[in-house]
Formats: sequence, C-alpha cells, structure tokens
Amino acid sequence: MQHLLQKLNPQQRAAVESVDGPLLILAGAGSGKTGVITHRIAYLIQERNVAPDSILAVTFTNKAAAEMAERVDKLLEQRSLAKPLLATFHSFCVRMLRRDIEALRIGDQGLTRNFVIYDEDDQQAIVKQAMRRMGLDTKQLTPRTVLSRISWAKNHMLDPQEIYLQSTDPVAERIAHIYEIYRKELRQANALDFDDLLLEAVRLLRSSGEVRERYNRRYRYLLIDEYQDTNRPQYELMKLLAGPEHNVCVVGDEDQSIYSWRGADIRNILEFEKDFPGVQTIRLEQNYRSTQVILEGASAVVANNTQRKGKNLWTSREGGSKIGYYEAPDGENEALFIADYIQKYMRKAGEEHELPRAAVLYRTNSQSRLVEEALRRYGIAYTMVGGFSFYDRSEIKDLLSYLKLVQNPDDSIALARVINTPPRGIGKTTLETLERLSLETGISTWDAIGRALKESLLPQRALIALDAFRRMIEDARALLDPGFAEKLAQDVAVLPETAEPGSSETASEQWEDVAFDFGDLEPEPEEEEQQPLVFDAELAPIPAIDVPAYEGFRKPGDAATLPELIRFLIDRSGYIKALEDEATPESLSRIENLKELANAAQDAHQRGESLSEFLDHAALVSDTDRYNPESRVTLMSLHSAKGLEFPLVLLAGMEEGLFPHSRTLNQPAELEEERRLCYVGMTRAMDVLILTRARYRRRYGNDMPEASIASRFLEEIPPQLMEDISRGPRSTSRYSVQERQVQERHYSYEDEDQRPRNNGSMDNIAQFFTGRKPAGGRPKMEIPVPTGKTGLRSGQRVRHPKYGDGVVFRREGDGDDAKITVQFAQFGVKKLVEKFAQLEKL
DNA sequence: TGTCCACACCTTTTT
DNA sequence: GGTGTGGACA
Repeated sequence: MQHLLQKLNPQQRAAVESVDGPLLILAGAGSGKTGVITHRIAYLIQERNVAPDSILAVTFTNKAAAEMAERVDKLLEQRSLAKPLLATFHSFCVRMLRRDIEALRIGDQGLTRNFVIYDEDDQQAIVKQAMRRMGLDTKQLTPRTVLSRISWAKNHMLDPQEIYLQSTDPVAERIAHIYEIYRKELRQANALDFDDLLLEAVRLLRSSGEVRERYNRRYRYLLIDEYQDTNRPQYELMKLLAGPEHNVCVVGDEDQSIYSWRGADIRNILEFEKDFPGVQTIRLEQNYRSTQVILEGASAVVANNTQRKGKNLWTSREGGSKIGYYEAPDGENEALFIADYIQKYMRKAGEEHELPRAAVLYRTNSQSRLVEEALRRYGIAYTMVGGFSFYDRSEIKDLLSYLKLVQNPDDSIALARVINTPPRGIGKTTLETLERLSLETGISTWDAIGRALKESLLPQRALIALDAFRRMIEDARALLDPGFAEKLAQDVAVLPETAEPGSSETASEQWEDVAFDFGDLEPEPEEEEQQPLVFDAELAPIPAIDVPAYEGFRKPGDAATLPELIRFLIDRSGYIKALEDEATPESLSRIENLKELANAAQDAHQRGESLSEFLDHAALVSDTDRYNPESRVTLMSLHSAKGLEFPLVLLAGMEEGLFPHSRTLNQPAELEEERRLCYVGMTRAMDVLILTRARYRRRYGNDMPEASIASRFLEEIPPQLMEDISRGPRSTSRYSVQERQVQERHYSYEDEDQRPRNNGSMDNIAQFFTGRKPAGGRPKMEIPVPTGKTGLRSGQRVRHPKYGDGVVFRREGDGDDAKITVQFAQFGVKKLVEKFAQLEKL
C-alpha cells in the first residue's frame, strides 16, 4: 500500500522500490537503514506479490534478525504462514549444512549432518594438542597466534598448502603444518569451526549443482545488511546464492567497517559493482538519529581517514547540547562519574519525558568491571552485553560437552573435557595411552576407548572406569534411539517439500514426518524399533535439579526429550552429586546455572527444537543477542554497539593505547579502523554524548597506575563542539561548585572513612607510585585510597608485633578480605590479611 | 590420582 | 583480576 512508502524520504523510497537487479545502498549512520530493509521486504511481499519465503535477509546478529522479522511482521497487512527468512550468515550456513552437507561426502569420507560446531576454546584445544605433539613451545608461538593465523587463512580462503607455499620463514611454515593437522583433527571429530561454516557452505554450493540450483530456486530475493563487514567467504556465498537473477540488495557504510581483523574487506563494495553489472547505487545521507553537534563531531573525527570516499551526512536536528568531556583522575573515578551522570540524567529525563536509556561504551570488555562496580554502588540497574556469557561457564560447557558427545561421539574435544569431569579415575596415563592409540590408528578417542576395552590394553582399573563412561554415553544415545539421533540432526525449517524426485534418498522421507516449523508441538514421531528404555525416576533421582514438568508424557519406548536427556546425564555422570558434595557457594551457584540450562532445554523442547538445534543455538548466540532494548542502562563494547542507538551515550577510556588500542598505533590501516570505531560509537548517541578519560589507569589488577595521554580522537573533534565538564568551578558545567564538591565526595569508595582528605600526605596513588610532585593546577585528593575500618592507607607507617616497623604499600579488597601489603624495614615486603595483621598505626 | 598453591602471563574487538 | 601451568604433597 502507499502507506508503506509514505514515511520514507525520496532516497529511501527509491531503495525500497528498486527491487529488480542488483542494488547497492550506501547508508550513513542513522539514515534509517533498518527501516529501508524491513520496508523493502514488506513491499516485495505486499506490492510485488513475492512469496515471503523466497526472501532471504542476512544480518549481522541473530538479535537484529529477530527484530527485523518482527518489524516486517508489523508492516504486513496480512499474516501468512510463509515467512521471509532472516538470519545471520553463520546460522543460515548451519541450516544449509545440517540439511545438505552429506552431499559433499565421497564414499564414507566427509562430515555427516551430526557435525558439531567448535567454539574458540575447542579450537584452542586442538591447536594446543597439535603443537604439543609436534613438540613445539607454546610460549614462543602461542596457540592464540596460530589460531588467528589459521582463521586469517580461512577468511582469505587459503588452504594449508597455499599457506605453506606462501610462507617465507620457518614459523610460517610451522603454522601451515599446524593448520593442516588442525584441519585433519576437525574432520576426524566431525566438527566445524565458525569459519568452516561459511567455507563448507561455499564448497557445498560450488560443488553440487543440484544443491545450488535448489537454493537458487528457493531464494529469489537477497538482502545483505552490514555489507561493509562481509569477508571473502561471505561474499562468495552471496554470489552463489544470488543465482542468475541477481536480485541482490546490499546495504553498507564504509565508515562503519570495523571488522577487517575478521577478514572483512571493503573491496567487496567495489567488486560488487564488477560482479553484478548494472548495479544501481543509492545513497542515504540524512541522519534521523543524532543532533547536529554530535553528527558534526563524529564526522569531523572520521574525516581524518584517508581511505574513504567521503560523504555528506546531515541532520535536521539542529544544535543540541555540546559533547561533554570528563577527565577523571583515575579509572575508578571515571566509573563513578559515569554512574553519577547516569543517575542524574535518569532522574531528570524521567521527569521530563519517555523512556530514558543510556549506554556506556568502551573499547575493551575489561573496562566494564569498574563501571559495573560503580553502578552497583549507585544502585543503578544495568545489563551488560558481552564479556563471558552464560555459555562460557565451565559447568555449562561441561554439560554441553556431554550433549555434544551424545550427538557425536567422535567429538574428541568434548570427550576430553568430560571423560574425567567429575573425576572418575581416568587419569593422565590412561588418556595418554588412548591418545597414542588414536594417533597410531587414525581413529577417534571414542573408538580408541572401544578398542582398548576390547583388547584389554589398559590396567583393569582403568578399563572398568572407561567402560562405565562409555556405557553412560551409549545409554544416553540409546535414549534417543539410533534412528532418532539422526533425525534430530536435520534442520526441518529449511526447504520443506522442495526435494527433487530422486535427489535425496531417505532424507526427504524423514523430512515429512517432522514438522516443528509452525509451532507444532506434537510428541516426537514414533519409531518402530525401540529400546524399552524408560527413564526411571527411582533409579535416577535428581535431588537438586528440578526440571520443570513438561506437557504430555512420553510413551514408553518413545525417544527421550532434551530435558530428559539432560536429567539423565547430570545424574548418571555424578556431576550434580559432585557439586553437592562440594557444597561451597561456588558449587551451589553452579547447580543453579545447570538448572537454568535445564530450563533453557525445556523451552527449546517446547519450541520443538532438537538436540542439534539446541547445541547450534548455544554455539551461535552472540553476546549482542543478549542486548535488551527495554533495559535502561546498557554496558557494552563499541563493536557490540553497532546498529544500536541511545539517547545518552557515555564513551569511556578515551586514551591513547586504549582507544585507539595500542596494537594499532603503528599500523595506519588499523588506526583508521579505530577511528571508524570511534565514529560508530559517537553516532550511537541521539541527544547527549559524553566522552571520558582517566589520567591514570591501572593496566592489570595490581600494577602501578600509569599516566595516560588523551586520545587523539578527542583532538579531532572541533573544540567549539565540546564542553569540558571536569574542570574547575568556572566552567559552564551543568554542576554548580557545591554540587561538584558533593560529587567529588561521591566519587570515592571510602564511605566509612571520614577523615579529611586534603591532609597533604600521599593521598594520590599515582603520586605515590610515580614519585611525582603534584602537578600544577591539579586538585588534590583525586584518587581515593580505600582504607577500610582500620583506616590504613598507602604511606601509613605501621608496627607489627612480629615484623616490627614498616610502611603500608598497598591495600586491596574490602571488609574482612582486605589485604595489606607492607614494606617492613627488616623483613621486607609482606602481604597480610588486614583483619588478622594486628597492625598498629604510628 | 587428585588437590592445593604459588607464579607467570596476560587483554582488542566477535559470528 | 583472571586463568593456566607446574610442582609438592596426600
């Protein structure tokens, strides 16, 4: 309908209506890109009568995909069961591979659809193992480095031989060698890493004309979001999927390209015009998000890049408040300022208007800790995106490894993870024997266990333990039943009923009787051949974990459900028991986490997800997917913030070496990427943008605070757009003198200690450690030193009953846990627990 | 075998 | 502040 186009400006409208042939949309920050994509999809369906399920839109995160799907749904006037597919490259590839990967098999070689996805830890484990076997020193050449080189190679579509031929030094040759072993190991484990998901999908579409044509027939309209961040394999994938019609629409912004380290290649924009002749280009240059001040500031920064075509973003939101700059004495103070600012902003905004929202953005995730502490202290609720996720917890990974092993016993990494977790007497020597066995014969660890048992290759005790372990996994597999496990591995959501006659054998039959797709929650299909394995609650009591009851009972002989499988595993493995016996707060929280996983499995089960779908989900959820737009305060890295917007943005850590990051300082190309990152961060702000910096910052936990230099990006913002809200009473700051003093007090962690702070002693950690005189105009007592109940602080002279006189060097921790490091005249440096130290002030 | 502790190293960014 | 490693010991 016309209303679909009504709210769009002429360029956006053109972008929506140009549906035939290749289209390149260069969309500046905040130019309504998402709206264009969703409207375009709705327009295709509604105005052009395109079948919804022939549209494929690829976004950067699952979250973005889900949100877009929702928006499209709202735009459409009538619902239909067929929906456009919105996915990430990776999740789309998984769907495709789960269905069709066996087309790549030659004989009995190649991956099966039961493949597992290896995350970074798994990858590291493989590399480490390979290096250990090769007798390489993992200190000189770290697995991390090797892995990043392997990933680089994959992102440039180079195989080990090519890397070997290109290598100019022994290290590079060695890496090529490790790469080769790595690949072999993954193949043997029936596993794919993230990069492989793309590569194998490309290989699949290239090598099987039948598969490619099927997908081409299926998906006639292609949209690619965040096009500037696509890498080579993604580009190839797009070309293969585009089919002969070339109805491809890509949306991107050169200034927001921030993933070159992951192989993203801006040349994809240039090549697009080459590979898709007749491409139409549309520019969206009106920004609807930010005030003029913010937009000008951000544009001024990114204008310092040489590697860009340049564009003219403009906004009708004239003026706006200036970009705030706060220079804190140290990191703690910076965080407290941020908390304080957010609190004031929320109060004020709460009185005035709608839902106030704020984001704290930073370059590295480790910066979040201080901000979190400060927010907690202020009692401000927040959500954090990134950092370690639920799925990174060791207990979760352990249980997932059990599940992976059930799905695919050849997964040697999962096996290694759980074979002795909890301890069941399978130790180092046993594992070494198994490894040797698998290495010599080229079989997986799982098969090696079978062989060792059959031929009694190990001491009796080890054999008994191994046998028990193997039976547990086999019983779990039997719960799912042999045929069923395979069926679970299929992705039923893709391409229903499109199988060609004679193309796929058994697959198409299995296809029809499973239909979870439309919320069909029927019990699992029955199987003819069944092991009468009833889950016996009495034999297998689950004391601590309460898996919620699910609807409907499973008939005896039906395959077990996902939650049942989990119950079985946590019980039979003794995992819960071990945690219960431990009975520490730590172990109890682990139990809680496992409960949460059980709940997640329950939800998944109710959605009709299979084991492999559940595992895929766990592997592919990104941190950004956890962003909750309802949340009022969000903490995240700059990278995660891409695509989002907030009325208030605080950008922390504007320091050389942090942002731009130290590893980019002498690489011009990477420095430009940092600048784009800065641009991305600044343009997230709608109304208010605050940049902060700490003059002294601690690098790791306990190190000396180091003096910092203001980020160059600060200097690239025209001064007339900025306002210094940290300095002096006379500034036009939003705070009065009194308020400021109150505020300074606020920014101290020592609430208990009310001693005057301007006592001229060494109040300033930085001064203390750097041995500097206080700088000219710098106000004193900027850095609060925690002193706790005893009031001990750095520099305080103390006496100890045993060690005699000394000087307090450092204090860490809070309350009863507080530790004091004291330099004693005769006994040297000692670290003492404050509570017991019996220190006497002198 | 398994567990505890001291120490060394580290930190980009993520599907 | 967190993790991984290696050595000492039960």
